[in-house]
Amino acid sequence: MPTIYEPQQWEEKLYQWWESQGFFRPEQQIESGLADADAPPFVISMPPPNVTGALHLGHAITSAVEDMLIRYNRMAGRPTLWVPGTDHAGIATQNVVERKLAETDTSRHDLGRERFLQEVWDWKDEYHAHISGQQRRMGISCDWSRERFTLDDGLSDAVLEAFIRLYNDDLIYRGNYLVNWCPRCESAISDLEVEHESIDGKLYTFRYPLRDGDGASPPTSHVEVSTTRPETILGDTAVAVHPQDERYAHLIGKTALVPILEREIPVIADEHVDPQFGTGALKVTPGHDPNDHLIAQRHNLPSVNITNEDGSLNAAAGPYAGQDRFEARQNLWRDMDAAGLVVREKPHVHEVGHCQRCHTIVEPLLSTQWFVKTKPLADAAIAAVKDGRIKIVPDRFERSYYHWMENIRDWCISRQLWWGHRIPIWYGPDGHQFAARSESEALEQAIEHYGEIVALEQDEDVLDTWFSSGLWPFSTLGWPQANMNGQQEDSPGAAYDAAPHASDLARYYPTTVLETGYDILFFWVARMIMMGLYFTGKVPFHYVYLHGLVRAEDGRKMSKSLGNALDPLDLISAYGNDALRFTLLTGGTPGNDMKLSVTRIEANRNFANKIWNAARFVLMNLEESDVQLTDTEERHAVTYALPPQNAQTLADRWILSRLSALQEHVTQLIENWQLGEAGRQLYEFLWSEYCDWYIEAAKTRLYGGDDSAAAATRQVLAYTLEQSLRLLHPFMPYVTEAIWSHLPDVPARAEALMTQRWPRPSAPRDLAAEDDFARIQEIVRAIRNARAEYNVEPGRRIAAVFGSGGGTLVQDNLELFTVLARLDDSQVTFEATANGAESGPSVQLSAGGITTNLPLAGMVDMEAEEKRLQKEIANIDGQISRASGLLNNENFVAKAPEHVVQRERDKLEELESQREQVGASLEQLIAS
RNA sequence: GGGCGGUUAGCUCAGCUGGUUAGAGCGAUUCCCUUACAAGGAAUAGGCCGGCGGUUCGAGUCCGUCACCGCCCA
Repeated sequence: MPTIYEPQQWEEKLYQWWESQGFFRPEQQIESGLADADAPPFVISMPPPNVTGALHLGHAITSAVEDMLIRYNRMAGRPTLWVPGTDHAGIATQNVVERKLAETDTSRHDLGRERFLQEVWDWKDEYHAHISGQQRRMGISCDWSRERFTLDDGLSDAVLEAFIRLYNDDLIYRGNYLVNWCPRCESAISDLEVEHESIDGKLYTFRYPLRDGDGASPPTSHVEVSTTRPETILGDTAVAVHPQDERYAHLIGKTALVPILEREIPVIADEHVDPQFGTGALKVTPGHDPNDHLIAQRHNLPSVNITNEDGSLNAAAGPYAGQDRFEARQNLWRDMDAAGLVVREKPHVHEVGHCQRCHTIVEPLLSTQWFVKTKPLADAAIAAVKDGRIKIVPDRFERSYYHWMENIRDWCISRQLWWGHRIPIWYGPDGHQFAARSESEALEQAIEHYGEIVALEQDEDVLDTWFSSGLWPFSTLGWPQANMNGQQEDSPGAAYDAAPHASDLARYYPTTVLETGYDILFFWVARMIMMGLYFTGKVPFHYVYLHGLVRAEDGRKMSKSLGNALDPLDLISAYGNDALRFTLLTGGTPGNDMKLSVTRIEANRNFANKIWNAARFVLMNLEESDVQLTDTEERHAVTYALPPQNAQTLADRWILSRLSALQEHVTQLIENWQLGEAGRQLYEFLWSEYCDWYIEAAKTRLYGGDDSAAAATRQVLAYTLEQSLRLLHPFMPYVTEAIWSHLPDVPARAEALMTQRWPRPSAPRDLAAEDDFARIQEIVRAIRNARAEYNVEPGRRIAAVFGSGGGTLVQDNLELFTVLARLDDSQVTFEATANGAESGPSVQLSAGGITTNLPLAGMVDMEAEEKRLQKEIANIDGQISRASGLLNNENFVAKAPEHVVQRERDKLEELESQREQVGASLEQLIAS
């Protein structure tokens, strides 16, 4: 084994091997005996990345968390299925292909629908290979044989089924409503796809001319109105004032004239008007403002649409027809100024909606679109979380989930795109709608309806991408072809062959956990819950685990345009997959954003290397010796046998007890979704306990000349390493698998680390051993500290005199002290009294309940030593007064739990004895 | 306007249902290439846990309030 772990040497090779062995498939897990076929399966539907996108760190954290959960559950013996796939990402993908076409001055309209779609499919095929390659480099152990794509035949069939059922159940309708329109995408988008941003705009105030004056004396000929979007004046159909606003009471019922166009509109009274805002009089543009639209409904006002689909103005805008909306804004305002209608313009910050995809300012536009009636779906979705059938982690997100669901608005699902699932509606000559799975089916319906053959036209539009993603957890498992009982249903018009995994829906649905970023809680998670409940009658998953967003080191969002985006694949190349994923897993807490720090990735790369080297040490020592295996029948649980209790040293008992604690804690933490803390504990155990202490301690026995002691130590070393590799594997799959493959004998008896059984505690905690070893650590640290203070050469072995007080702890473990604290064992003595009375100046340490005397002849600075001891006494006294203060407090003794009180008593006792020891040392120092 | 999160060492962050002297990584300082590892080892320094008030025997942790930063919704 090389001295440095090189991830590049291993990752691709291991992944190919894992995949080729079928380890990612639940069938293999059951066949091999790792999983119990009757155990409840553990299932994750992977959030499908955009098929033409590149993977970013959001995907990396998703992969890290999900793969960790999958690997853990697989090892725990549950049939484990992770369904991968990609999303066709309607707008995003169409945009990309259109941009490419634009390079050759071609538009999709030049090509026509069919040829354009062929272009996109080609593009998709090319990128799909790319993205699934990237996913493999992320090391995800998903079942590729079940990979799906939102536009493949089966999933398209699911979309048809879902649409038609909702349509027949009156939960989908078509109508002319004010929608969010993106003039660049030339499509409607849903409310969620609009991002509101503060804009430094202007508030324009102008005079709205009145046809007959205002009738007051002296008469005025206008009313002042403010707006942030002057061009919408051209679509005004009223001026509104508050009914109680005395300033304007006399105007109600009068007629105003739209500037430039001179169109007559009424002045109306409406409660909605805020008298405090602007001038208190409001222009009403029902065709281009949602609030105005509501006012118009109340007053039966007409709506005027002044814009085209590309954002330019139409004929209704009179002289401004053909101009872009922002150009028209300037021109109209200039013309109004010339006409003497302008009062003022001043800076004004306001919220403006932008298209999530292309960041164009969204235009509210009256348009005929398809909608899902969401209220009934939302009610069921709320109930599922309220009654605990679905748990959201962290649970604070349940609040915003409820808030959103309770205020949900109908969902605009039609998009004026070509790339996507075409709406399965055909129109008859009179516009009658036929919802059907195919044109022939629509025709049958039409014949029945009209009594004759008629020409049908299919709706031009496609569905919102999230409509198909909303079906993902069950459509990927075979719905609707496979019903819940695992039987094939006749599905007319479906050529798709669901047979390979026909029973998946019955076996693996509902899925276990849906893991994703909190930013798509509403977009995706909420919709899957609504759709899942509606179509399957079951929750789509039992848990929702939401991770935070990965941000750049400066806390800003990573984005291509800011140039601060780190490519996860670059990071993997530079530091290794394990380092990146361990950083993502341990770098934060669920639901909270994480600033990704490269130094942390480096540190975790070092961690991988540390384990690698610890393993090298162990293997080097195992090489020429036979190691004993456990004689278990269970091939997934074969490991190294432990020496009998009476052959175990204190260090052995200590590390084994710590391993039991680790196993217990890590399991508990994972089950409680505290993945980060679990990872940190593994890090701490392996580095600080196993490497820093146990391996160092083991050296004394390995090289001590006692063969049976060395053999026993080798068993413990190997056992602890092997078991902790299992525990670490879900967090760092590659380095653990690489090391494991080098272990003697065990790999030959099993398949791979990734299919080994998750460890169970081998022995109960040995608290006495933990306590004793902790005292040894304390003493060793105290000696090392003194050595450093007094600049003792690192290699020099020194004398020590140990006092009594610790029983035979030091005598029994003398070899540990000589190695760990670099003592000269020929110069170690034990004194019967608490204080070793060594002649000459010496350093007196009080640690671990024992006085240790270091006769550092010629090196001790008496004055400094006195100061040090006094400082230590002050420290101990502080602690004594704190503890005795507590114990003297009746309330504390009466109300605190017994074990807490007892702990304080023990502590006080120990402190007092330590105080005595240090005090004696000080006296002795002064006396000498 | 409503809701949520954050504020802990110089920097980046842990700290689970309240209970040892608040931890880690990086950085800093001193020393060490000691045959697992210099991507390493040993040691040290560094924190009135954002402010104020409260509950409690006991608060980084619970409650209230304020400040600043960020996000979501309207």
